[in-house]
Amino acid sequence: MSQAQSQRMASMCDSARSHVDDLLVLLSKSKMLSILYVMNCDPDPMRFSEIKKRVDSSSTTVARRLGELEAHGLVTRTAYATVPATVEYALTRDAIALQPSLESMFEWVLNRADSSL
Amino acid sequence: MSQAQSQRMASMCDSARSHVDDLLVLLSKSKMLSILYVMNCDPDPMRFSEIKKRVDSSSTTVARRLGELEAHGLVTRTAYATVPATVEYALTRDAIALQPSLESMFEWVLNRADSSL
DNA sequence: TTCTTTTGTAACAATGTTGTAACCTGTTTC
DNA sequence: GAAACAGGTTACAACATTGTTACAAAAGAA
Repeated sequence: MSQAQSQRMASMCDSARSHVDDLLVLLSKSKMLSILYVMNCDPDPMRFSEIKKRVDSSSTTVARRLGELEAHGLVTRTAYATVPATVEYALTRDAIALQPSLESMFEWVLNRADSSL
Repeated sequence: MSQAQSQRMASMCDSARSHVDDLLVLLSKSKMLSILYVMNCDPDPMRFSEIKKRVDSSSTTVARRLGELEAHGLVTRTAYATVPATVEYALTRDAIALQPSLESMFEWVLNRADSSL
């Protein structure tokens, strides 16, 4: 049996799989975990430029990631008609439920990073 | 100040950052979380073909991911001189320390997947 | 009037990543 | 002798993703 065939068979098995995979693909995108982390660290809504500065990426990528998070209902976007523009992003309740996992994951990451210095 | 300049400034600030980023980049690679998850679910060492079947990806990608995990000390690879070949992968103690975070993260993922059906 | 600011978007070239097909090892079975 | 198995590797074309640059809008400051 070819690789292509076995893949088709495996993905037919359960339809819930694709939803899980969607989320894993989302979380695996570049800077995604970093964005969720910096937003988790500070409970207040965060401005675009602040997020961008903290995750250290291009506007394009940050905008793309925030758009994807919004599309998945993990952040809300609130624009204020100030000059210049002010836009705040906040985690939704759903995303906040992910906080403990992320926190302990980042703790693990930091521990590993420490011991490899 | 250009994007390139501000990026250089931000990355100069702390040298630990690059190690953290390395790990986040590793974890963000495709199928990486899935591999860690399936290996976490079953405490026994797991064969290459079993991992490949469970994460539903090509040999190439699975081999690449397992190689990267091994290079980072997160899995061990043990080859047995059977016919045909048998190779087992097991999580290291370090990777097992990540288990609780991953478990609750996957619980969150499954909950979200459920409610979006 | 022109500059500055924040928050993006669009186009695009460069770069990175993926799966596929072909191949390899080594031993046992047909 | 040829096929089959597990567990890969290699080359490569197709595809996906990234950052850069240019641009926009709106209003206050110089």
